[in-house]
Parts: sequence; structure tokens; C-alpha cells
Amino acid sequence: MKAARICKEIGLKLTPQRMAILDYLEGNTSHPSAEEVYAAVSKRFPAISVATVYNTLASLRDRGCLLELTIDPSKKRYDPDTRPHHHLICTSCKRVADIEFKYDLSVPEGLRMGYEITGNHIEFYGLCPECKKPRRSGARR
Amino acid sequence: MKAARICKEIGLKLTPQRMAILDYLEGNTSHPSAEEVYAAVSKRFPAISVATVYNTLASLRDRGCLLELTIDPSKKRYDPDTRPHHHLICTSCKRVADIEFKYDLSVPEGLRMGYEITGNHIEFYGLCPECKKPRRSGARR
DNA sequence: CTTTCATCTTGGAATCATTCTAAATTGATA
DNA sequence: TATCAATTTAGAATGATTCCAAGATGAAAG
Repeated sequence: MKAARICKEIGLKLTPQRMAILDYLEGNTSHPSAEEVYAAVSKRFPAISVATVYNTLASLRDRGCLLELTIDPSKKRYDPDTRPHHHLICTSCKRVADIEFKYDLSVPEGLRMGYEITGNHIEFYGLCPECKKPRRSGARR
Repeated sequence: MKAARICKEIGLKLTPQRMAILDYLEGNTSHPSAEEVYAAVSKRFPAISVATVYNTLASLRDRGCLLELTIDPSKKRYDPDTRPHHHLICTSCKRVADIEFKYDLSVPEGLRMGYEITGNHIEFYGLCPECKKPRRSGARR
């Protein structure tokens, strides 16, 4: 879906900053952090401020157009693919991959402790191809 | 298991501060944050510093005696129950409950992207009994 | 094509959780 | 009882994120 249309449909003003952020996000499977979105968008749009990036990401998240992942302990990661799916994080370099597979995650009535369950998400932990190789660590933080 | 024995077995010095922290953690199912551990332990041990709480939690986590949960977006939460299990968080008040149930979470070979998978954890989202009731919000942050 | 105004953007300050530091203290072993 | 690595501590430092107040600007209305 085009950036312009997304904004219009969810009632957001179409500003050049948002266009740039949405363009960067569209189809992006790197699960970037806010800082990474800022770094990437700054190249095309040098005047943009970090606050705008945070604001826009929050607006998109609030309207269900962007997933905010908590899988990385040190920062939030974003995923423009809002279809239900799961994630796999490399515990060494923090690279995140999508796991598009259906699991039966129903919780037996007796274990719900009175909660109403509204969603779920699986975090898989592992080592990416790069980090599996000894020496040459790909750790990025 | 008694605090004293835990320390000895994992090669940690037995200090009064650690005793207090381990005592508070033992059997605790509230999934406290570091700040909450500090607040609770401070009552019994007023002189303890936050740094010690963070240090001790990290030591226990590193030795596999404590799980560090990333399910709460704003802070890390800790769980002294290290048996594999999952969690359910109330998206309103952030209360966390344990879900002790086995799920088949095997990832089809073709979807592993070359990663070696070492673990998993399911985050369930929902509303706790308190927050389901209208009005009187139990939000704690 | 102007006016209008709620929505946006912005730089910088502020906040929050967490980590780091360097010095003083102290379990635990010899 | 001496010794020393492991600990504790207060406070500074860091990193991510949020807040703020003021100026700018899409877009609906006329």
C-alpha cells in the first residue's frame, strides 16, 4: 500500500517527513529501531528531527499500522508487517527475523486466571548464520 | 531452595544484601521490576543501594537462576521460576501472570533462515480481572 | 485561491531505566 | 588472622524515549 494512501485512510496529515518514514518502512524486514529509522530517513531528509520519528512511529503503532516489538531488551523494534506472525532474534547480534507460521496457542480455560486474552506473540531465541561462525562476531551492540 | 544454598552452589558470596534479595524473590510470582525489588528489599534493609539490586539480579540471571522478561515495554521484569513456561501481561496495568502449559513450538526447517534456534517464549496479551471492570482503572504506570 | 486552525514538526530539555566507576568494605579461604 | 577477589555503594554517565512550547503547515471551508 502506498504511503499517501495509508495516511489518508488512518486520518493522518500527509507531510514530507511522514512520506519519507513510510517509504523507508514499506516492505522493510529489518525490524529497525527508532534510531535506525532516524538514521536512514535522515539521509534523504536531513532536516528531520528524532522527535518526529518517535511521534510518527507512535501514531502508526496506535492506529495499528505498525507493530512495536519488545523482543530486543535494549530498544523497541518496529515491524511494518502487521499480519499476525512471530519473531526470532539472534541473541548475539540482535538481528530479528520473521517466523510466518501458525501455532495453536489457545490457553486452557483453567489457566487464564480470570484474564481475557486478546493476543499473543512468540519470541524465538537463537543464533543467526553470521553469529554461528566462530571468531568474526557480528554483534552490533 | 534456600537462599544460602543457591549462592553457594553458583559460586556467589553470601552477603546480607543478597540474602534479602533472594528472600524476597523466592516463590515470588509478581514478576517484579528491579525498582520493585529495590523498594521491597529497602524496607527490610534500608541501606541497600539500587546498584546492588541491579548487580545481584544480573548475577542471578547470568547463572540461570532468574529469568529476565522483556514482555513489559517500559522495564525488565524478573521471574525466579526458571522452569520453561510462558507469560500473560495485562496491557492496561502491566500485571504479569504465568502460563504453565506446554505448546509445540517447533519451527519448520524451511523457515529457520539459517538460524540455530535455542529457545522460545510466548507473550500473551490481555486484560486482567481488575482491568476488565470498567471505570476504576488499575493501571500502575 | 485565501483563510483558518487543528495537526505537525522541531530542538532541546527532561525523564526513566539501567550501566558504569572508583573507592571502601567484606566474605571466604588459606 | 591475614589476604584478596568479589561486593557494595553513591553518584555520575548513558541510552532510549518522552515532553514541551513555539513556530510551521496540510487540508477543509469559504
